[in-house]
Amino acid sequence: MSRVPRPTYHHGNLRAAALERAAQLAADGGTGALSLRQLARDLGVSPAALYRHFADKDALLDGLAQRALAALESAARDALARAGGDQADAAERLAALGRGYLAFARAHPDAFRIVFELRPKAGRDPVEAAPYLLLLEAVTALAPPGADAARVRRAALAAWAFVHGLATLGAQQAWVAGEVAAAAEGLLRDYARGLRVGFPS
Amino acid sequence: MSRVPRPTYHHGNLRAAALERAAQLAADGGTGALSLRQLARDLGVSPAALYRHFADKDALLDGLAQRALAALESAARDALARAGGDQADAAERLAALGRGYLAFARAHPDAFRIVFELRPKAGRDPVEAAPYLLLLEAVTALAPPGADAARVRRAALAAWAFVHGLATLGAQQAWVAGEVAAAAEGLLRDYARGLRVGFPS
DNA sequence: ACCTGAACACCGTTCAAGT
DNA sequence: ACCTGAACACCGTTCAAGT
Repeated sequence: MSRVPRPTYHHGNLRAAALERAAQLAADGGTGALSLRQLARDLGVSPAALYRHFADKDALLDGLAQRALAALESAARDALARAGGDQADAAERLAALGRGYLAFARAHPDAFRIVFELRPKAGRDPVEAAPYLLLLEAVTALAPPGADAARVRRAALAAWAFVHGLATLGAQQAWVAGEVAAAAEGLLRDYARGLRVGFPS
Repeated sequence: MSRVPRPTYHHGNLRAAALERAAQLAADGGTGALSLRQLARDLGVSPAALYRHFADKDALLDGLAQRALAALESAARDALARAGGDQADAAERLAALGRGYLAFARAHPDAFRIVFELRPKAGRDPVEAAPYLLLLEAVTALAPPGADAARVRRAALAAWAFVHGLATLGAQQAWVAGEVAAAAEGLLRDYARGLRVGFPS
C-alpha cells in the first residue's frame, strides 16, 4: 500500500543508478577502466543483477553514449538560445553552435569522448542526431538561394569537421585545449562570416 | 658459430613479432579486443615472455601508437613529394599534407585511431611529432611577412583541426568517409587558397 | 638474457535457484 | 519481475625456476 516503495537502489531504478555510477567511473579512468563487477559492487548488487537491465557491457556503454549525446544536444541548444535563438542571423547561430560544442567538450571531456569513441554500430549514427540537424539548419540559412542540397551538406560537413577537430584535439592534449579556448571565438566568427561571403562551390 | 641463428620467433625478435601481430589483432576488433594472452598464444610463447619486452599492456599499445604515427608521417611526406616537394608553392604543399592525412585515415582507419585514441600520457605528444612540424612549415610559408608566431601557430592549429575532423568523422561513419573522399580535393584547395588570401588575424 | 609454469586477483557472462 | 550464488572460461601481472 505504500505509494513510495523504496525508490532507491534495490527496488525499481537499478538501471538509472547503474548509468549514473558508470558515468562517474568512466569519467576517471576512461571507458576502458569500467568494470561491471566493480559497478555492481558499488551499487551493492550482484554482478548478474545488471544483466536484467543491460544485455551486456556494450549495451551499458551504449546507454552511456546516449546520455552524453543528449547532454551535448542540450549544450548546443543552450548556446543557440544565449545567442538570440531564431532571431540571430545565420552566421551568428552557426558560431553559437560551435561555441556550445567546444564548451561541452572542454567541460566534459569524458562525455565528449564517449559519444564518439565507441565503434560505429548499427543504429547509433551521430549524423542522425539532433546536434547535426541544428548545424544543417544554420548552414542552409547561410547558403545562397540556388544552392543544391549536396553542396549545403558538404558545407555543413566541413563546418562540423572544423569544430569537431578543435574539440577532439583539445580533449587529447591539455595545452591544445587552452589554445583552442583562447582562439575559439575568433576562429568561429571568421569561419561563419567566411561561409556567408564565399560559400564553397 | 651460426651467423644467422634462427632470426624467427623464439630467438631475438619477439618484440618486433609481437608488435606486428598486435597491429593485426587491433585492426580487427579494435584496441580493446587485444589480449596479451591471445597474443602470446598466437606467437607460440608463454604470456610472461611478453613482459621481457613490454612493461605492461599499455607499453605495448604505446609501441603500436608509435608505429602508426611513423606510418602517418610517411604518408604525409609521400603526399608532399608527389605534389612537387619544396618546389610546390605553400598552398599546394598545405593541400598535399591534408590529402596525405586523409588518405592515411581512410586506408588504415585502425592505425589512425590508435594514434589518437589513447589517453594522453607524458611523452606522447602528437604536437611534437613530425606531421605537425611539416604542417607548421607550410602554414608559416603562407603567412604574411609580418605575422607573429602565435598567429601562425593558431592558423596551423585551425588547419590541422579541419583536416583532423574530416579524418576522425570519416573513420567513425562509413558514409561520412565516402563524402569526405568525394569532397576532400575541393575542400582542401579552397581552404589552402583561402588561407593565402585572408590569413586569419 | 630470455623464457616457462604456476599462481594471484581480477574479469564478462550464464544459469539454476530463490523471493 | 527482479535478484542471488555459484560456476565457466577468460584476463593482466608476478615470481620463482629453468636454460
